[in-house]
Amino acid sequence: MEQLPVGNAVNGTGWTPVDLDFRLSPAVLAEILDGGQTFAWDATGTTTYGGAARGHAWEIGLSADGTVLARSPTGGDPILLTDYFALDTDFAALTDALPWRSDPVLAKAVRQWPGLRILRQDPAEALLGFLCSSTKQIVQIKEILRLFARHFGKHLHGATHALPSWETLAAVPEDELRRHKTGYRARYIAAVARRLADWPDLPLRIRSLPYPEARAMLTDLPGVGGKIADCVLLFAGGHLGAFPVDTWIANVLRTEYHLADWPLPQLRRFGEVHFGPHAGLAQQYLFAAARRRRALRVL
DNA sequence: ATGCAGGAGAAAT
DNA sequence: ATTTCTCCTGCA
Repeated sequence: MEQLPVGNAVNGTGWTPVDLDFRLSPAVLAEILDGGQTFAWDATGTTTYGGAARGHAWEIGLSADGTVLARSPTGGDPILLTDYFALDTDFAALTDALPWRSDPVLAKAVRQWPGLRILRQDPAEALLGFLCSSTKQIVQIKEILRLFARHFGKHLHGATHALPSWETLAAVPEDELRRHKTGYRARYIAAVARRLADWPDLPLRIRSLPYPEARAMLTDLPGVGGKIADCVLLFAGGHLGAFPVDTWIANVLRTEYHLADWPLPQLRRFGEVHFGPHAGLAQQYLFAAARRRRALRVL
């Protein structure tokens, strides 16, 4: 269990609770903001984070009793973060509806990560982030996005910039995108930017379409396969049934669930069927638990 | 050092 | 309908 630092920045002025009933441990807040569903936040202390969301720069922190606090140097109203944190969604109830009673692996993960939730990110930003994510580690993805924001995005405050819009990216030559540590992903980014120039509302539309149609629309984009589509659908599209199968989840299913020689598409199908309509939330618990096991191994 | 890290797409079985 | 290869790059 982490110790709260005495006299940390969270005791300063200007902090507003994001929601009075919204309490988290430092570890769970870290998993939510810096565990791989978003790449927008950097730790600025043991319980404080800085970054951009919803067009504003923010500091997010945790009070001693676990209340999530926020303040914005650009004047953003913390009410904007109630939507970002999806506080209208009762994740405790959704978690209770998961099959943890008959699934000891899931039960243990749920026990270890109380309060874990799925953010409601901007679909256009999530698409860019996960398009950059293939065979990259979180720190590397964040570096690419930081370079994009710094060079092509709107300045918000200090060193914080917003991510560039797809319209802005469409005007950037591919070889210039490639100079920002994107590698072969530059071709996909340029192609998606060109495609979205004709369908600028595509990212937002995934929220109003049923899951299969929204997924088909995303996977039709160059460089977007099922895994990236499911990440965008889950973390920004409001489709909590989406079950992204990355190498972590594949390993969990193959070892803990004894599905050793199951191919990827079948693993995804298993996840959807076994975990049900909010399979994506189960995926997040299992992912956090797997990451924690690795972190403990490394120590 | 060589593999590999939260993949996708096309080619080759 | 699967499996293999290529695509960039930095970190272990």
